[in-house]
Amino acid sequence: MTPPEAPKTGSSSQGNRPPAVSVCLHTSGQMQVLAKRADFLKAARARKQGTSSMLVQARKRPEGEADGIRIGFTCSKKVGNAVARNRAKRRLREAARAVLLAQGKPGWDYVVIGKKTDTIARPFPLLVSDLEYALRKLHK
RNA sequence: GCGGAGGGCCGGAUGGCCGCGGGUGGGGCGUGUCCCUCCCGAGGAAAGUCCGGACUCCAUGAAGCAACGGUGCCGGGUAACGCCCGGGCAGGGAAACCUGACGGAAAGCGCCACAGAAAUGAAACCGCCCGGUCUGUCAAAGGUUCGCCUUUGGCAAAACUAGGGUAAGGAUGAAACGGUGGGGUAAGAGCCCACCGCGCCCUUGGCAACAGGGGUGGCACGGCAAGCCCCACCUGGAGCAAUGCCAAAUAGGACCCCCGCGCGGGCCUGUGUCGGCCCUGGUCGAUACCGCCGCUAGGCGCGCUUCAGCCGAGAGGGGUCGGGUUGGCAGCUCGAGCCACGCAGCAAUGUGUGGCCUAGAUGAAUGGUCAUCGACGGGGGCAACCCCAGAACAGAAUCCGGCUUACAGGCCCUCCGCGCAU
Repeated sequence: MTPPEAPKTGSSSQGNRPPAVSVCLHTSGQMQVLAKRADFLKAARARKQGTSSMLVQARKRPEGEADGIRIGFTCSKKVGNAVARNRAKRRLREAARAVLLAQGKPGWDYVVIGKKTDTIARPFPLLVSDLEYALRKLHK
């Protein structure tokens, strides 16, 4: 199973870009996993909101495509080595678990993208408030 | 105590709350989901993917040959290795110890820059020595016009030399057809001698690499094989996205080319035709077709050949275009496994007994947060101590054995040298 490529950026000069590391939640029926590359690409073309510690993409799905909240995470090699990417995605997942179950809207796809240093270094309460802020802006 | 060498081990700790992946057992019902309980859940390198294997397919096995590639002192270990252990040799170090692409240069080809007289056929060149010519001088003899002249022999030095001897010396270089010393000679030279080096022979020790001793040769063998090469040994390719199964969808693929479609073989329950016999249909025979069996041509291996094996008159080989390539399960973690003790061995390792089960994910779990303790570090203070900060390299993806690379800090053992004390 090939993970998706990291987002193309202007500074991508290295030849073999490592795949991004992502994680999905398997919580109770309310939240589901984003597992298809196509779903990530659709979310990338929808609304987005950046904060100092993350970038959040959100998309309201058409009727009948799927039920409930769906979420996926992306941390490209730009975040760091494998240990740094794992740590970043885990912190993002914990923040999403705290926020999204209460404030996420059914019928929407969310993709949370980690950033280079702040996703790991930012204190956890601020990480949570960043996600809450992004969701408020996206739901308008 | 200080400095150094070798080896082994560890890789932040405890607890609360909230979570994640897998599994055992139990329960609820909507029968494939939910809930509860308990258990397990990253590394010494999980890394680089550089070697060696297991396993799977290509492709059914064996033998031989060839090609490509690899390895390279000797012995041992191992499933195997380019790994490990022990030994030898060479180099380095005061020592402990470290380092080593370490087979062959009298099979052949090639190369040896710069410098140098010359870079491997050994000779040319400079130089050295002898001889010759010429000059000077001394002695003897002869002649004399008493000034000298001639001849012979000796000595000396300069110049010239179309002759001979020589390889000791010649500023170089990584390397110069052995080194040092002595004898010898016209000058020299293994020409001769002693020691060292080298080759060969014998012998002692050792499984061997090799080492010791003796004799002998008279020096004949320059370096590079990490340039080609020779020799010995090993060696098929692709990889778990291998591979197998299930389900769904789509196609139920199309077209073309090559080779072949053979046997007066056999059987028959069939069908048709012909003929004989009994007579509205049976029976017997012949023949054609279908079917089955057999034989053969032929076909089936990454390069080739042979043998065996399999398929076989439709099986095989090849090409072009089109479609599809999603989900689940297996592979998937019990294995050259881990721990303890004993035995054999210098060791690598082997073996016996007992005990243990120790991740199995797949947009990919193994975490988040808080508290306490905390190595190294930074700041202050004479000091006790106080304050700040809070852990290196790094994340399993089929599994093992190695190698290599990265790494904060700490612990243990052995050894070498120096200093102090006894």
